[in-house]
Amino acid sequence: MAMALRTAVAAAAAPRGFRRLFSTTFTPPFNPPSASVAAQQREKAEPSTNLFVSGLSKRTTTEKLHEAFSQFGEVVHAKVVTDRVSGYSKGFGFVRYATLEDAAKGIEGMDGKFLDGWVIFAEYARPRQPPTPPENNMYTPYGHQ
DNA sequence: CCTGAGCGT
Repeated sequence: MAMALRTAVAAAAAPRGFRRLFSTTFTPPFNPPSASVAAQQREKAEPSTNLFVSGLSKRTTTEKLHEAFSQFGEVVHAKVVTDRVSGYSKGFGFVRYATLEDAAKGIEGMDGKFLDGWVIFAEYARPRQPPTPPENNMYTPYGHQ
């Protein structure tokens, strides 16, 4: 029995609806200004003395952060965020300058620079949640009467 | 020890 092995034609049944998929007039991915409040989280925060520093090396400590940013202004407070359980740095931190001017100089001076072998990014930190909301309850922290 | 976007115990 001679089996004529004919070349199997790769009959790829190509759908005929793909040629107009990209021809359809679609709306450009532009976010309307009437976006929800979720948009402000992605945008850069307004000038503040508080700086958010990311891209830090896991070995960079609070001292090193304070030391590095002190070159461009009066650093009032600096801290590298570390994990509570592991104790290691999360790779980012916060730096607070005395004035907005120093904060601006700190960003211009440290943003995109190297620190411990890593390119760091300095920007204005977002307004954090209100610090320790006082108990508005009937119970006074100074001892109930 | 650290693999890598991010907004703080």
